[in-house]
Amino acid sequence: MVQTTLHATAPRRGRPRKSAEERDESRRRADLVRAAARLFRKQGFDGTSTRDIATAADMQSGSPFYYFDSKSAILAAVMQSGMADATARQAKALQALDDDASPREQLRALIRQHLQVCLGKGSDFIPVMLYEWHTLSPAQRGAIASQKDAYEAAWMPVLHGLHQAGSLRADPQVARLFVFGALNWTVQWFRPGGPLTLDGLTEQAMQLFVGEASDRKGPRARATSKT
Amino acid sequence: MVQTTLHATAPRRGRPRKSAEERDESRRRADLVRAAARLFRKQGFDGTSTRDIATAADMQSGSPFYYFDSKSAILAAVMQSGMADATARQAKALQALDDDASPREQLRALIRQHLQVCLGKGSDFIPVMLYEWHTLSPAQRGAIASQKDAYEAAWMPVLHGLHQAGSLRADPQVARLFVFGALNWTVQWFRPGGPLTLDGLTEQAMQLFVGEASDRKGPRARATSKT
DNA sequence: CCTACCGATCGGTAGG
DNA sequence: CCTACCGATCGGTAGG
Repeated sequence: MVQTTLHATAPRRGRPRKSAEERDESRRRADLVRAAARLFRKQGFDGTSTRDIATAADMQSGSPFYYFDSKSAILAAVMQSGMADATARQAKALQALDDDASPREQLRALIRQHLQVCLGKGSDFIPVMLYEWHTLSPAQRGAIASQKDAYEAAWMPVLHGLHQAGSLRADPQVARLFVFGALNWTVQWFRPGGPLTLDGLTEQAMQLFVGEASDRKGPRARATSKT
Repeated sequence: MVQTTLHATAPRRGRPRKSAEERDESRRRADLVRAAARLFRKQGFDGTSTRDIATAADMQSGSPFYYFDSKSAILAAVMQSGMADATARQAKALQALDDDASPREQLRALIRQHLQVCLGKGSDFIPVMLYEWHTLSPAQRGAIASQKDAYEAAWMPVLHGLHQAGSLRADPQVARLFVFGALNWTVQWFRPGGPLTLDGLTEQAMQLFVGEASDRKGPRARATSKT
């Protein structure tokens, strides 16, 4: 409104310039999502009131509804942000590998990255998604499903490669579901600071799922490095 | 009341005979627990009101509190019943094996039994436990922990055996946590009636965790039999 | 964004 | 076990 005074009121069609107000609004929105994620993770969705969220974001009780239509829309936003972040990290983790990286090395990278995101170092988004997926309505789940599908699809070429090489006996599709379960479940029991590091955990998962089959040079020693 | 008329009303000290009233009470209690489990599984703990539970058990709104101190005490009862049942089934599954059953066969029996319980055919108790474990207070969790520990401990000799035989590369303790995660997570995605049966699922899990290492005679074909 | 508020629901209890 | 009820909380909204 303040911005458009110069050009009369003709609403410029097309992508509107990002005004300072708009930047502020999306920043406040992100604040809400981040605050909600932290509370949802700690207390659960039902254990967190919209008033809790408002307080954590320095707002009054009714204000979250200026940014979101409903409490569950906030939850959906948490999960969408989480998936966007996880997908970006996944792509980065794969790109960081050598071009001739073996399926085994690719799997290790995927597992390590996935564990990192599940354990929620730095972001509560994915832990919330793992705990509260069933809380969303089917329609809301559908909206996130495409992100989820893309994330999961990235594992399939790697698992197929390992299957053909004989390192993975189970059907790759079913294997993916079991592997995700094993990794996602760490949220329930893994506590950082214990004897097991992220790299140690990754190495254990590798041994469980694809044994130590062929290459015996080195990788075992790498178990506790790097974190 | 009807029963005791013959012997006047002198209340026999010591272990009271299990009167019809008492039997009735514990039956109604069990009804409540069963009804609550079904609702908790379908709608979640927070999504279920004590009024819902009362109605499902053919009672009025306040009556569940005659049997339980609080709503969460009902949840704890659900989990205790679930663990008692699961432990009994586990013992039976192991006893049904030949005395000279290999660790691999024992693992198969444990996995199959665990999947059966997780998928909640006939009882909603364990699915509720998997979903709502975090809902209990630490004190309530502690009360169930010993049952849980015993159930989990039964896997360790088997996993150690496989580790020593070289079929399981990962550390048995960590392997157990990963395996439980993979199996427990099936609650999130497995729907009976699909292409995968309980036995098929069990076989896939076996292949993923302990490969097909030594014995190559038969077991693969067994994948879809029996259910 | 805040203020003030509504309607509904909920866990739990007293008293029989 | 039922009846009747309380106090608290909660998601959401109107109106600015």
